[in-house]
Amino acid sequence: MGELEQAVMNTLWGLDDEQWATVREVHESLSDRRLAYTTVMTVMDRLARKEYVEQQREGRAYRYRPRVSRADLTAELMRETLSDMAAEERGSALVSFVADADEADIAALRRALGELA
Amino acid sequence: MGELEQAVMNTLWGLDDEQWATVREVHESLSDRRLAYTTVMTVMDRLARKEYVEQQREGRAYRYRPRVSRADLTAELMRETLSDMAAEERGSALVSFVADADEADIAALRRALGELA
DNA sequence: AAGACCTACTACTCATCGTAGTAGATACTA
DNA sequence: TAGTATCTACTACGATGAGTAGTAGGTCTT
Repeated sequence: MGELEQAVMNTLWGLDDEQWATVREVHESLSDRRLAYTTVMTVMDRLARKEYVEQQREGRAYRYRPRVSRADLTAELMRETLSDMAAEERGSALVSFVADADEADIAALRRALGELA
Repeated sequence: MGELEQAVMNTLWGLDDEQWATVREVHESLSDRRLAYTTVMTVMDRLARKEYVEQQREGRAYRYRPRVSRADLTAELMRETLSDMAAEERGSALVSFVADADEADIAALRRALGELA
């Protein structure tokens, strides 16, 4: 995922649940970048093709909303990375992951594992 | 990391510790792909530039070896993915990660966390 | 010296991504 | 109703990364 694509996703993830944003709204939220309106549109269109966002027609315009939460996407990307490895080595990768994770992440992991059992 | 790059890394990761491979050896190990010798050389050179592998001159030739273990690289990529998120949200990403991880990975995680404490 | 082997350099192609213009449809407005 | 604003659709261009590989020129072995 490119830089701008990421920025657009961040904007969309910033919406309240059930909110859909227009291109114009996202464009405005990125106004510090001085992008052309069509640039943002193109990016959002590509995100829709990749199914990272969902678009819904509203009159002449579209409204957009993320299809997956940031947390879920992150988790999915992490799992994807992990699954590129041979099964026998995944354990060591996780050990290495944990070994260098920071305190807060460790705590979060423990909590997450706790919730499972 | 591209597909071929990954394949080359896999070959290098398959070496015994302290072993260094030549381009020729890697080329042969990928012989089912029918690649030109120079193709493999180019890829390995790029991997060296990216510092995924280390090269050592041996006479006219180079010998290559991975700079990081597959497990460490995987862990690093996972942490990188995670670190694109704001700290407050990383917890949810980890919850989501754990929620969809398979049994073996969960067990490995518990073990890794256990080793810490 | 001839042939094998190896690197260095160069190059072509394709996909992705940042970036944006133009055209054409629709809607609002004076 | 004619003009203006607003949107999407389509197209495009440059940069970068990656797959692929050819050529040139050095070195080593017969």
